[in-house]
Amino acid sequence: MADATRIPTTETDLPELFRRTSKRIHRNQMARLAPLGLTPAQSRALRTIGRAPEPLRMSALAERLDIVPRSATTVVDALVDAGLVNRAPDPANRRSTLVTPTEAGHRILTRMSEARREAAAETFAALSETQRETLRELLATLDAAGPA
Amino acid sequence: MADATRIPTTETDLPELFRRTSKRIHRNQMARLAPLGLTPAQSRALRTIGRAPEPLRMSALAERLDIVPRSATTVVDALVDAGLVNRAPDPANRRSTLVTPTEAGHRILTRMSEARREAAAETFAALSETQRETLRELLATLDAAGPA
DNA sequence: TATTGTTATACTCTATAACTATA
DNA sequence: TATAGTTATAGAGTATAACAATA
Repeated sequence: MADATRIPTTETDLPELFRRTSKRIHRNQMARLAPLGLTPAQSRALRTIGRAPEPLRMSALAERLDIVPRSATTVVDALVDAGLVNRAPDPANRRSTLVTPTEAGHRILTRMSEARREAAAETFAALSETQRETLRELLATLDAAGPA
Repeated sequence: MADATRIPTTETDLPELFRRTSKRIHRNQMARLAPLGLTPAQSRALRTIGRAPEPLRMSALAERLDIVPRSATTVVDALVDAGLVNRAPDPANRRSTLVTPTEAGHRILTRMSEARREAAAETFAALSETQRETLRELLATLDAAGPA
């Protein structure tokens, strides 16, 4: 370890590499979703809501997005204001709120997937399909391992 | 730091997997750096400043952190307020500002590396060293490919 | 006139805490 | 009393635009 003054040209720090890639993903999604009037977080929420087989409770949405319930309120507020989802009290338990996509919400979901797919293709263009698959597996392993 | 009772995913969407991991990294760093009075962004900036062989100009710092100069000002403000770095006009070009770690800054850098290392070990514990190396290579490839 | 960094401002995203309304 | 969601608030992180000082 003699060469203490050497500055690595390339970053090898895993957390730092993650941060850089995440930032690029975020910027790319931001740019591609802006024409739809959506932010990445709103797009994620709408996607989660649209993908659920049944109306989602706010708490269930928060869980799936890995955010606290209060944060889900902010995101859903924006989607409601944009006319993309509806909020309705759960008839079975009036404390709960059920969220469902509106007609406009369903329509935008298609264009959204398009935008997300394009953004991803662009961001990961430097990797082959095999490499992307390896990456997916590694990240899925991490994700499955839970917090920490 | 909220553990919103994370739900593991069968998510195969690369951007989404990235977001989840990044979030975990961020939360872990947040928790481990808080005792030092640092946020992750401040820690990164201090690390970059401390690692440079010569005093960094603000613009150079911003470039390496991949943020705009205005954002570098905010981060450095915090580090100056904490007494960890000094700002001084570049004698060779008085428009430029040079940033260097203080004595306290140097001292905290050691503890910081420790905290960062622990956080990373914890976050990536689910992967073998071989897998981590593969991950590093894939991310480095993406990073080298530049924006987009 | 071009550059370097700053002041001023705003927005995304997420958090904690206290309150409201149900149950 | 416990639960679900909200109002109120805060703070990290980053951005654009206008401006001052220096070159």
